[in-house]
Amino acid sequence: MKRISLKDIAKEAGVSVTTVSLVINDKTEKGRISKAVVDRVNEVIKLNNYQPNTIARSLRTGKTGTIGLIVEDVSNHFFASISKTIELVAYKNGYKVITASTDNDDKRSLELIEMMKLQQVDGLIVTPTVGSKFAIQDLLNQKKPLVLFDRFFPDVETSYVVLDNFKGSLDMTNYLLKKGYKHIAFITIQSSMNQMQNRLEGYKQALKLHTKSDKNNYVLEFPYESTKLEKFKLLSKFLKTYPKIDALFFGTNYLGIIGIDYITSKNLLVPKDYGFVSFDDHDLFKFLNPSITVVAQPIELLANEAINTLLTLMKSSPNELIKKSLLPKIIARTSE
Amino acid sequence: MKRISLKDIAKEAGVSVTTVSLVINDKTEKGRISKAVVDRVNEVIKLNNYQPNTIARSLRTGKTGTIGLIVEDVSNHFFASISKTIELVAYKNGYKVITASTDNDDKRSLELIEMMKLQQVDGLIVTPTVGSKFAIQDLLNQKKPLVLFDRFFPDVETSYVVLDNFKGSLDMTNYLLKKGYKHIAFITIQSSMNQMQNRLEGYKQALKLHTKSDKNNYVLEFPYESTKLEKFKLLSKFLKTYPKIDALFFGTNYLGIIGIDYITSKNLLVPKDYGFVSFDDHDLFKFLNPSITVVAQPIELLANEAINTLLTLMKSSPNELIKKSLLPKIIARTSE
DNA sequence: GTGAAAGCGCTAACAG
DNA sequence: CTGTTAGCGCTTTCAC
Repeated sequence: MKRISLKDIAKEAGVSVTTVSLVINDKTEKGRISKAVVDRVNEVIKLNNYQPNTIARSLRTGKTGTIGLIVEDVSNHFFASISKTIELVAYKNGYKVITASTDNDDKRSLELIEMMKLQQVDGLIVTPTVGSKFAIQDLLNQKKPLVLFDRFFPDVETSYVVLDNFKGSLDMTNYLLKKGYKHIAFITIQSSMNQMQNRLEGYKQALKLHTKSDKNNYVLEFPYESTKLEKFKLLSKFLKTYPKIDALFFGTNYLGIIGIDYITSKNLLVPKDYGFVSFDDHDLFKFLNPSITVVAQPIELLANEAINTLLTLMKSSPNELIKKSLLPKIIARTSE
Repeated sequence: MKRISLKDIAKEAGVSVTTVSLVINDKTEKGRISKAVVDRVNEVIKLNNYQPNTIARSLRTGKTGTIGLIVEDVSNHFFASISKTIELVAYKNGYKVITASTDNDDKRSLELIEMMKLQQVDGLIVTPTVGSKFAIQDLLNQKKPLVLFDRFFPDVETSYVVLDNFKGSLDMTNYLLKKGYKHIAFITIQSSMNQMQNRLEGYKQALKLHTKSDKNNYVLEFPYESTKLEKFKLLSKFLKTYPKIDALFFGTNYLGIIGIDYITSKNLLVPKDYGFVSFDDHDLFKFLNPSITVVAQPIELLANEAINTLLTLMKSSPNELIKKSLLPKIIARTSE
């Protein structure tokens, strides 16, 4: 039994395919199809439970009704929540979502962008990697609706939705300073992407303003590819080298988790030995003992802004540039 | 500037579209195209950076190269990890993945299955909800390659990949019994889906074998739609009603998290006041104090089995039924 | 008000 | 060994 097509409906309703097409696309005003015919056609459609073939339609219109979502890692809670909201809003607007993770790997990132282009997605939301700048530029040249998420390239003119990372770590560092910590370390991952850079800068800036000096900061940058063990060793060495350090500020929640692991394994006490805070919340941070103070991202809001920005771009203003930087929030708990 | 097509390549290479089509589909053996022509065509293709139009191809072949993944909730760590692995393996095999969450809502589940059908996915991996049985049956009748995941309908003949939930809670209950707990409570969510049923049954079975009676069990079932506050109240009342209870076994990790919240808020001590264990691991469970003992699912393995089963079904044996039940593992920590 | 027909880009049966 | 041609199912221009 073959699937039913436009032609079948037309035949059964005794009209042409054009008429049926106009009816299913609600263009009966323009073509001025008579109400009687519209009703008859609709009846036949319902009777046969007819559903237009999306693919044929896409071939003809050049629109696929799908959007591509490229994130760093869907299994990470932050991106998982983001992608859930984006999918939901997209579906409500008649779009399907194809999701993929780069794991911050440039090669994979380029492959995925290529794949999305091949798939002819109508628009893209991407969390770029450092090496994908050229591909992003390329997408722009091709007039593909695009919004960068979580980070962007300051020297490439794109729409984006990001967190104000600078303010996030500036605020958190000031918060620690106010709490009386004197020697705050910032523990981060090596990355030239601007979201991590901005977190680092916010930290430095707060210290600079507070101590009137550029030198009173303690920064540990893990190589991106380092294992947990290597990170432990680097952290150990770092803390031995700077025994004055009294607070640890982790640049992301997964670094925070590694930090907790380290603290636990060394039988250190928080906040007695070290004040302990992290960028990004995590659903169990509040249940730890002590619970972890964090600078949290407004996840739901970020996702909504991202998808709505893309929808706007796709619907009406493909050449417009929409740039949004949302405010983070410090959630004070008991780890400092 | 229009996108380049098969026809353009054919013209430029001075051959017919057939020849080009055969070349790009690597069917030059069968058609016995001369090596010279193959090389020339390939050169023109490379020169023009030509990429076949996926949509036209899909329209012609009836294959879209996409698979649908319907889970309960992608923002949940378990499903997020599953979906990441599935996407990765799918991409390696030339398939794109469209993901969606049902939130265990029947209506949404049906809509999503419908959407996937409309999108003409080549195959589906779905975590079904109770009310989607008929739609699943329907998919089967239409010969859509399908594998159910996490749970299945005992009375519908489908391929599936699930955890041996019965054994998981049987083992965990026995483990607690061996530890000396006498009155173990099982705290779960109301659900007629077989994965939750089996967890409950495993618990009951262990107690039955141990106490030679059907009656020594303490089961608390939260209504599916209940809020955290309502769950707190039910739990309070439950523990007051059965003061003998000395161990709490939570049926899923999100219930476990609520349990931790409850314990913390009531200033109760684990394992002094209650032994505390949960089904499903969570990445911070091991850092809590005490760390939580769990029965863990082999996430990576489950995902691999699911996608590979689907790939098998799609490639060669659409009518075969492949049923897999994987073994859980108890991870003993310090909460009991 | 409605219909005929072209064509989106590709594959595959058939012809030579 | 290679080319011609008929669609896949739909939208849209143009004609009546």
